Formats: sequence, C-alpha cells, structure tokens
Amino acid sequence: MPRMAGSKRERPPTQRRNREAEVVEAAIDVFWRKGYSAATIQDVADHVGVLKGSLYHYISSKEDLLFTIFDESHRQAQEIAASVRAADGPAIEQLRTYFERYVRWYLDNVERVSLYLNEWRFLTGERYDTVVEQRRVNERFVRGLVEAAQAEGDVYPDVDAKYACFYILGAVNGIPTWYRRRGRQSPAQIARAYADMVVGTLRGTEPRSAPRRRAPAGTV
Amino acid sequence: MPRMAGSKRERPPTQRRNREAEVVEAAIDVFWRKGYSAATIQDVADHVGVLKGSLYHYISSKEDLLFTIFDESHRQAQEIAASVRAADGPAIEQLRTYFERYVRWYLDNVERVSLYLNEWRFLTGERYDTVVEQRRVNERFVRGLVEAAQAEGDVYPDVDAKYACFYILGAVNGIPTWYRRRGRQSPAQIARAYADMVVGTLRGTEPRSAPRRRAPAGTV
Amino acid sequence: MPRMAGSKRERPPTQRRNREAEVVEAAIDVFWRKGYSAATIQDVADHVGVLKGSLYHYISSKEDLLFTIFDESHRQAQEIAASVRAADGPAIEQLRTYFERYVRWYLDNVERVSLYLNEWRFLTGERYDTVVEQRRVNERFVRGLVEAAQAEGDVYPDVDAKYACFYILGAVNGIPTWYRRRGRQSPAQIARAYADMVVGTLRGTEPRSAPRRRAPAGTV
Amino acid sequence: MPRMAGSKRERPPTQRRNREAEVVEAAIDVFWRKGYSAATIQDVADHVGVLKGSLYHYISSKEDLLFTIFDESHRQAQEIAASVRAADGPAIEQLRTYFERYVRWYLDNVERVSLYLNEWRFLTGERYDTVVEQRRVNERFVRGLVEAAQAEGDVYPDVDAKYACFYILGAVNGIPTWYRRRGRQSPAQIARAYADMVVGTLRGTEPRSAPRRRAPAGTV
DNA sequence: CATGAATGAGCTTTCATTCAT
DNA sequence: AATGAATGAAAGCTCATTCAT
Repeated sequence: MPRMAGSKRERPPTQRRNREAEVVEAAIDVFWRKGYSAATIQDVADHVGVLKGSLYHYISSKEDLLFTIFDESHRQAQEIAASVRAADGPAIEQLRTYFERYVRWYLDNVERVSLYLNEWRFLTGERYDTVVEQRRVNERFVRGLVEAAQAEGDVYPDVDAKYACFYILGAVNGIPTWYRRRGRQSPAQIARAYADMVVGTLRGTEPRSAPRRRAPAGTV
Repeated sequence: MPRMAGSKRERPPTQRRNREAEVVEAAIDVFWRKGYSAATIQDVADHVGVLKGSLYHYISSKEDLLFTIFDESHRQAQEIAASVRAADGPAIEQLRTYFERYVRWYLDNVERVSLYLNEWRFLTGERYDTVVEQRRVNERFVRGLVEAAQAEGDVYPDVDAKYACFYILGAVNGIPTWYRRRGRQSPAQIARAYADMVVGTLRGTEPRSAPRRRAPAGTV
Repeated sequence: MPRMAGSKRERPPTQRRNREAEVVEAAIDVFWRKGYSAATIQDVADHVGVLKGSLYHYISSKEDLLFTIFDESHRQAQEIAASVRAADGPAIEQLRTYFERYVRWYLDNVERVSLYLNEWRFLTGERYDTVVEQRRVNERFVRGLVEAAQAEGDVYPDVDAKYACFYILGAVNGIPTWYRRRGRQSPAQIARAYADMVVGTLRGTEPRSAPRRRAPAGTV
Repeated sequence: MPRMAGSKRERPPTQRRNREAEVVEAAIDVFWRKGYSAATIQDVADHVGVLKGSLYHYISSKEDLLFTIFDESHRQAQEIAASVRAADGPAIEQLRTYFERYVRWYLDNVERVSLYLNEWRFLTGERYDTVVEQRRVNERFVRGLVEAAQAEGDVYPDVDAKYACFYILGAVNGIPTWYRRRGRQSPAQIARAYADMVVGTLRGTEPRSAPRRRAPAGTV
C-alpha cells in the first residue's frame, strides 16, 4: 500500500522491525569484544541505542541473551555435521570436507561462534547442561570420524585418537585469536588451508619410535 | 605466655612468610576457575583465608594481581625458547623439542599458563602493551622455526607458514579445555604426543593439488 | 465480513463491555494475594489477559485502581450502618445486628473488604484523607453504639468504650487471616458466631476488681 | 583503660559498636512505617546514616533483614508462652495471664511485633515455612488453653473454640492499628484491659438460643 | 480499543578499593 | 600485618507510565 504524502512520517528504514535481532547482534558484538562477564547490559543498550531498561522487552536476562546467541550457533553446527554425515567416501575425506565447511562457517561468523566456543561456562543450571551436552555431541562426531580414519589406515595406529581430536579442535578453536575480517586471504582460502592441515596432522603424525619408513630412504 | 619485647607474637614457623606467594597462588586458582572478570577479590581473599581488605597489603589492584601472574609465565616461556635457541639441528627437530618442553611446562602449570594465554586482554594501558608484545615475541620465535623448517624442506613450500603457526599454537592453546590433572596419561606422555603432532602437521600437510602419493624425497 | 461504517467490528455479545469491572476484579484478586505494593500492573494485566499498556484505558494510575476498589467498599459499609441506624431496640442488639450483617458482607467480599481495611495507607494526598475520614466515620458509629449500650447498662461502666471498640473491630478485621471460602461453616453461621462474640465481649467483660458474681438478671 | 588527652578523638558515644543492632532497629522503623514491600533499602540506609551499599556489611539481603526482625520476636513470644505453661490454675486464668503479658510485650514493641504478625508473607522459601510453622505453634497454644477452659466449664460448650481463638487473636493483632506510644493509658493498663476483654469474650459469649440461664443470681 | 515499544527513575545487590584502628 | 567498616560507582533488573500506530 503506497503511503500518501502527508502521512506522519516516512518511517526510518532500519529502525523498525527486528529490534530483537538487532539486540542479539549488538550483544554478539559487545560480548565478543569485552567478554561476557566484563560486558554490561548498558554496553549492549548503548550499541542498540536504547535505554538499558528497554532491552528487557527483548530479553529476560543477560544470561538469556547469551543462550540465545548459542542457540543459533548450535543449530548451524549441527547442520554442518549433518551435511557431512550424509556424504560417503573415506573418513579422512569426510573430515576434510567437514573442517572446510566448519572453518568457513566459523570465519563467516567469528564473533558469534567464538562466543559459543569460549563463553559457554557462564551459563548456569539447565542451560549450562544443555550446552555442555551439545558440545559433547559435536566432539563425539569428530572423534568418530577420526577413529574411522584410523581404522581405514589413514592414521597411524599408535596415534591416540583422543588427543588428536583435542589437538585439531583446539587448532580450529584458536581461529578468533588472529582472524581479522578483510585479511589478505579469503575465508574460502583459509578454510581450505585449515582443512588441509587437519588432514595433514592426521596423516602426517608418525609415532616417534617408528622407523622413518614412511618417507622413502635417504631423506632427512 | 609472656610476650617478648620486640616480637609481637611467636609465629608458627612454617605458616608465616610467603603470604604474597599464597595470594598469587589463590588468585591463579580463582581466576582460572571463574575467569578474571567474573572472579572477585572477595573470592581470592576467601581462598587465602583473610579479609578482602587485607589483600591490599600484597597487591595494589586486581589488575596488578593478574599482571603478576603473567610475569612469571612470561619469564618461564622465555626460558624455554632460550633453551631451544641454544640447541642446533634441523629446525623441525627444534620445533619438536620446543613444543615438547612447552607443552610439558603448560601441563605442569595449566591454570597459570592458561590465564596467561587467555585473559591477557583484561589488562589495560601499558601493561596491556607489554603483554601483547611478549606474546608477539613468542609467536615470532615459532614462526621463525617454521619458516626455517620450510626452507630446510620439511614443510611443503605451498603451506602458508603464518596459518601453520596459528594452527599449531591454537592446538596447544586448547590444552586447558580438556586437560585434567590425574588423567590416565602422564604429562610427559602427552607432551610427547603433542610435539609429534606438531611435527606431523608440518610434515604431513600437502597442498591440495599435489598428487596423493607423497613426494619422493629430495624433490623439493 | 464487510465492515459497517461506524462500527469497527461486530463484537462477541457477552464478552464486550465491563472490561472496566473485569480490571477492578482482577486488581482485587492480585492486590489481595500479593499486597498492593508488591503487586504489579503487569500482574493485573496478565490476569485480565491484556497487555499492561492497555490497562491504562480503564485506569489512570495504580493508585487510582486501589481507590476505586475502596470506593465500592465504603459505599456498602455505609449502607449497612444506615440499615442498622434505621432500626431501633436496645443498642446491644443493634450491635449484634450490625456485626452480623457486617461480618456477612465481609465474608462475601473478603478480598475487596480486606484491601479496604488494610491497604488504605498506600493512598496519598486527598485520597488518603478521604479514606481516613471514611474509616473514622465508621468507627464513630460503632463507638456510639457501644457507648449507648454502656449507658443502657449492658456494658460494665468501668469498661473503656474506646478499647472495647478497638478490640472488637480488630477481632472482625482479623477475619481474612484465616477465612477460606468453602470452609465447613457457612458465612451465615460464622457471621452469627462473630456477632454473638461481639455481644459476649461487651456483656461479659467485668472490671477485674468486681466480685466474680455476675449482676443478677433483670437488673438492667 | 583511661584515655589520655591527645588521643586522636574522644569517640562519638553512640556511633561506635552495634551498628548491626542499629541497622535492625532502623529497618523495623522503616518497614513498619512504609510496609516491607514499599520500604527500600535506601530508606533504611538513610535512617542509619550510611550509603545503601554499606548496609550489606550487616545483612545479606532485604529479606534476610526481615527475617532477623522476626527471629527475635518469635523467641520472645515463645518465652511468654513458656512462662505461662509453667504456671498452673484454671485455664481461663492462664489465658488472662498469657494475654496480659502478651499484650504488654506487644505494646512495648509494637513496630517489631506488628511486623512479625503482618508481614510474614513476604518471606520466601524455607524462611516462609519456618515462620508459618512458628505462628502455627503459637495459635495451637492459645487454642489448647481455650479448649481447656471450655472443658473446665468457663466457656459455653456451644461456642466454637476455633472461631473464638481467631476472634481473640484478631482483636489483639489489631493493636498496632490504633496504638500510639504516649497515649493516655499506660501499656500496663491497656494490657490489663485487653486481658480482661479476652476473658470477657470467652466467659460472656452465650449461644444465641440459650436462655439467659447463665448467671442465676449471685452464683459462680 | 489494543498493542507493543520505549522511557526514566529507581530498586536490590555487588564490588574494587580505602583507611582508621 | 590484619581487621572491618565504609565508600562510591556501577551492575542487572523492575516497573508505572506514555504514546504512536
């Protein structure tokens, strides 16, 4: 319906609708920059441009806001896992695919995902339990693939799958420490590089005592 | 019991002294468990068993306490780097040595080192700058070794040394997420496994276009 | 369904109207259960099933709502007094009648009357004065009857009419503390019992020095 | 130990010591005048003359403060009941004694006791349960005495002991509505008058249908 | 009429820090 | 050294009320 001239005012384009999303977005930004504990509701309100009391139209508590942020992240993380589970091929290649998608997603949503991975311990009660369980599910998924890759001979049998998982997940988890948007390499390139390093870690790690039989003689 | 002139009271021999160290130790524990921001000076005082006002005999501020914790960590990190720099041999083996020592040290001081690696952003002003610089020095050290290893042919030339460093450091950084003292494997075993994975990552990561057969030695 | 000019929409026949009464009813319930101060406009709105903003179509302020509740109570209290004033017979019997009706009314409207008797101090300004005056009128009415009964010889002359009134009114006022609708005894029975106790208090209270023998019947 | 001239300052007589008691006293005053819900911690702090934050040295929450007030009241109420239980003599006289002491105590501590009797519902959880139970114990004590008096023939058998108790307790409960310290009559006199009215209520309440057969001339 | 967003003031509580004793 | 009281600022949250739509 066209608005006639003379109608009160052309409503400012962004201001209306989706204040809720705006609030979440602001919270992501603030929590990410200051850390959840150090960040204040006031900070978030300032970011949105309303009084802090007004925020409580959209949230029921600061912790609730954090949980909301996690919720979306978890859902997306699940989707990625599901998309990989649907594929077939050797486990090691599934891992490559998984991590390429996962890192890509991470890079595209660093702030939000980083919160999900690093600030979950500030939840309490049931919400804490929920998130801890969610994380465990994801870890088990990766662990399963690594063990499969080991069974398929792509990882030395002496490598401890558990530590390998921790190592890999830690490496990926560390992304927000250094990643800055508008860096020289595109998210796609970085995702590819990381996925390759994951595969490299798994394929390339030889038990120390093992003769250097992998690399053909003469070397090193 | 008569009071001797000049000495308020006979103090229990061992308990006295080193209150300062006690305070730092308590802070490490508390900050580690709750996070620096969420932890309170009250928590620390409770841990030491004094009133919070009394803490200010030993510290000058909460942030100061955090900085003190960092200080020791930095010094030790430097020592490890120095000890490796002193050695010679191929860079890749220096990296193995470095990370074995580094992880071992990390595991033996998880709480403190973890704070050093994760809560540095809560410092302000000059202290912030100091710590950021310290961290950079360490990163550069690792980066140097990786690049050397690449020059020596132990890392594919197409691998991006920068990302490889980030990846490795992230993996190691992730240790506190899962490490629990009194786990099944000894710190020494874990350190060895991690060092091997570091080497594995570097040696094993092939650029994707490369044929799946590993390049026969000497090619590079 | 076509919209007729002049009538926004066909409203469901019974549900409409009396929203105002609904609001007052809800407020009575909420204020009674939580206390005026602790109750919130939100609580009332929830009870009515509208948003709190919408309540302001029917009320002009929270205090206004309280005053409205008082208004009806006061009017009914007056009616009861008037109906008794119209009767004649000995004062003590008028008191019996009055309290039987009063208690009956109280029981039938516990929540509302209880608010009237106990939350009046939260009014401010003129409204406060109004209600205080109303209450005083009622007290004077009872006081008058008690003094008359004393003049007529149904109350020992040494009994202090003022305290007797306070005592009686307090007793009646206490009803909401224990009364639960659907108790074993009917409101009528309770009202009767209370009225009898009022009379009992007045007739039965002997000055302590008085000999234990009761004044012989008929003397009055 | 005598203080020498020249010592920093003669400490202001009241200011020191017992801040805790001062806080409770202030809270009693404020809660009593405004009602617990409407009263603010700020009010209490103003009364004590400190910043509101400072109050939390002495209390752990507003509700805790209320509970503290109740605690002393409950203890004293128990003592009174105990002192009466220790006596013997006819139940009706025990009731007289009990209420004389109880009312006396009430008058001497109107604000505090009134809070105990009227604001208990603002407690929550365990504390609520505790106080409800305490109150029940007291009611049972009075109820026991009334029933004993009835068994001993001092109360008409048709009188419902339950309602008689509610009535009496309500009457006494009503004291704070009108009592002002420095009234014309002394607390002792009022207590006596009230105790007599309690006895009067019990002895004087005849079932309505009953012939005036009580008090055959000269008897009892 | 009703909505729902927003306000602004104020609430309870927390906390790093200071300081006289 | 240690205490314990106090501060002052700020935190998270609530709530009566307003108002454009």
